[in-house]
Amino acid sequence: MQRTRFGDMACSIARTLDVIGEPWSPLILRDIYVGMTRFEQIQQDLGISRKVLTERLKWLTENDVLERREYSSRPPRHEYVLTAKGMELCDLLLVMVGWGDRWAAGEAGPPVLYRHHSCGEISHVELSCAGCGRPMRAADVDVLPGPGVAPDPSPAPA
Amino acid sequence: MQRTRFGDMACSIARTLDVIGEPWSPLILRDIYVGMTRFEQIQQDLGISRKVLTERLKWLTENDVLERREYSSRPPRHEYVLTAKGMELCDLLLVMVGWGDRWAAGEAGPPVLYRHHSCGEISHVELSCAGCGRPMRAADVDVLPGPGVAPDPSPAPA
DNA sequence: CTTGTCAGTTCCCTTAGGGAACTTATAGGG
DNA sequence: CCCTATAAGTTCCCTAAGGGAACTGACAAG
Repeated sequence: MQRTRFGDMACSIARTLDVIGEPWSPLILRDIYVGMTRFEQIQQDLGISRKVLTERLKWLTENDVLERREYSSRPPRHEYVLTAKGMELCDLLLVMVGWGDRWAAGEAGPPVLYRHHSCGEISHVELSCAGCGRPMRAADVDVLPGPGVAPDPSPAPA
Repeated sequence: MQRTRFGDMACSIARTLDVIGEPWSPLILRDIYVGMTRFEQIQQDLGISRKVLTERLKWLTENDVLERREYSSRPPRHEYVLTAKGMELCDLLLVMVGWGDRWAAGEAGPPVLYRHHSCGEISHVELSCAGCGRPMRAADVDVLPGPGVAPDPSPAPA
């Protein structure tokens, strides 16, 4: 739905949501991440309406999250691949997986497992500080105003 | 919109989206995280319609992400506070911030800064492997089927 | 030349979101 | 005592976004 535009807010969460905030977008990204790169595949896998899928793919492509690539010129066929920007969004998916596995997986356990290339083990992600390397979660930080706070476009009052 | 229910999919991303997938939910969570815990505050800060805010708060409360707490009985007044489950969702916000700062902050720089308690420095989150501690991002993992894959509720064919 | 497939597009219908007014319970001021 | 203000919703109507299904265009295969 989202009739209100988030992109103009002075908030990086809102700006991120502006790109992938619509409900289907993260699932589309997931499909492409795991190798379902074509329209028909994604549509059937998700059960999303073709109209909405078209809109989302267009939006994600325009925002440099995906690249639309021709894999056959005759007949014309296309697939969607992740850009670097899009691949970094998949990091977000990994964190969603972590939360979903922990709080919403139920009896059966996690539906998907992730093996870390470096250590070869089934594992999951944790958040750490880019500076000191120790755990850094929402409960471990102070929030301060930064340089990019509200542009305040109002002219000086007369 | 989200007429399609995500919660039933055998996918932790879908299940996470089922809880906070609607566009406004992460922003509501953000507001509560930074201390705007009351209905009027959130409504005015976000410019969200009161109807939708009511629905979202109700949903988040029913899903144990928030707790509705009475801070005055006469007159009856309530505030919303994060549960442990909700606080862990804020980790997700931190990752969104990281992406938004990096790919959508523009000239002005990040609107908000985060100081890590442990080291006292302005920093940002990185994803690391819960097992070996080294960086673990979407590009660094293999995806494998887990124990909780599609429950497949179809009865045995005759 | 009929059928099939991919990737969309178009149409109509339903439903969710936006906006604004109204409600309830209570405190405070004159 | 009455009027106003405030927090937290609720109700109403209208519009726009999503769902579903049918249709299109370009080509390949048989």
